[in-house]
Amino acid sequence: MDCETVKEIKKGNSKMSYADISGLELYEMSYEKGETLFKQGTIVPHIVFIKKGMVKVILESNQRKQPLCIEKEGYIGLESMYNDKFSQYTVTALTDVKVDVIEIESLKKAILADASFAVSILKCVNIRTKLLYERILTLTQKQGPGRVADIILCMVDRIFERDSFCTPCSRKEMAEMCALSIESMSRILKDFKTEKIIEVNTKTITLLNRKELELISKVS
Amino acid sequence: MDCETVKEIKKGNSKMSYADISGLELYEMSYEKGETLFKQGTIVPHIVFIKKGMVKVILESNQRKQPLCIEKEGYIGLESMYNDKFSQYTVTALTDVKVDVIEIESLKKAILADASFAVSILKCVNIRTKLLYERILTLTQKQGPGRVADIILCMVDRIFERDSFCTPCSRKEMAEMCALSIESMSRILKDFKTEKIIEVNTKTITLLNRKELELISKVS
DNA sequence: CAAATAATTTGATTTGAATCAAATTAAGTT
DNA sequence: AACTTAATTTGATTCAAATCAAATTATTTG
Repeated sequence: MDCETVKEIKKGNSKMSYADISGLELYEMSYEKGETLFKQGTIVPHIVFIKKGMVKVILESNQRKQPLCIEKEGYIGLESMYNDKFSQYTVTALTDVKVDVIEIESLKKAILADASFAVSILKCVNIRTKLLYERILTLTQKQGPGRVADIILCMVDRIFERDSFCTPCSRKEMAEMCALSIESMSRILKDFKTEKIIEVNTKTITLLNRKELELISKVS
Repeated sequence: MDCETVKEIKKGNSKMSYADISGLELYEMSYEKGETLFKQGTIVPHIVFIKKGMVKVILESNQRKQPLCIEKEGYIGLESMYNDKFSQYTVTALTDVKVDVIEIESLKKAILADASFAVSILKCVNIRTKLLYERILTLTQKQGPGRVADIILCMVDRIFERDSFCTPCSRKEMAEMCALSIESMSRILKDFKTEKIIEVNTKTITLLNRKELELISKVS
């Protein structure tokens, strides 16, 4: 999972960047859990910067959904900026979120006016792509247990930064993230529980045996 | 498959861009079919611009390989530029290729010195990401036949731009591209042949029934 | 709080694709 | 061209995960 984003973006100082840029047309917005920020295929004339909360980025195809990542803080929408007006993915709020909405046209102007700002954007996009590569490997090369292990490790290490957490995702959403059926997700979680690798209580998941989970992630 | 790259890059005028930039340290190199341009995990202080020939971009994980795309013309390596020195993927020559090797440090300087050049790079990266999304959907949401259909359509539409072509890939490579076993790839091609959707003679593949292949791609 | 509805779990079965094994075909090599 | 080696195909079997079906547990709602 590309949950590394937060740290990496901070490292790249990208968070600071846009606040210092003059001429950016931006305004604050709030969304409630479950709301859609971007809908794939619709014209979205802005990008957003998540300031608070968590969103889920999803690729959609006939009937099915492939969530790409959970984002805690950072830009959403940079990928579509120079392609076409239509959003390449759907973004929904996993929790209540607060964002800055930034008009793409003004952002483009700012990028053209300041190469170092352009570089910070490039860095963000680079990081996102790298995480996407990891995701591709997880989804194409690992089996169910490995994929589920990866998403639990992501939650623990990147999203919540603690061994016990309350997942903002339903089983269905977690299944989609791993490109598995709901039933398979349920069974794999049960297996992990039986093997005392994790504790599961409805939405609360606690990591008990990290070594073992990392092994499963590796061996697939 | 992200074989759209060529056209798109031309559209973005990115091909022209770097030739006009002064201060870029670059030199020409040739590789023979099968040679490795980048090896994932190694330090690569340059990016390349493919001028002639075809390369394959591959993600590697324990034992396995996940080819991402075939590139005909364009930049390779932009994704790692601002991450770390280590290449995120392996790139091998599918045919003899001729490239310009561009030192990353000089490229970074050029980007910082010229925001419009930065934008052209951003465009390239954006296009690549979009194609990556398509690829993720193919690999995670489609079954074998759909994945094979997609790679044939890619070859026909983007790589060779004709209904009949001689694939530069072995069956093994084609299987890897579709995240399938060699045997499954062989069987699916045979099925397509039986259904008169394609003609297959060793490395020569001819599309006979595009409608049907597109349907298979859609329905998976 | 109880009823209704939705979500999740569990079990049985089917299915798509991997693996194993062998045969066939293609490609190099002398 | 004959021989060797590698690649591909074909068949049989196994396996992981999807689907179908039902039961159980959560969550809403009146």
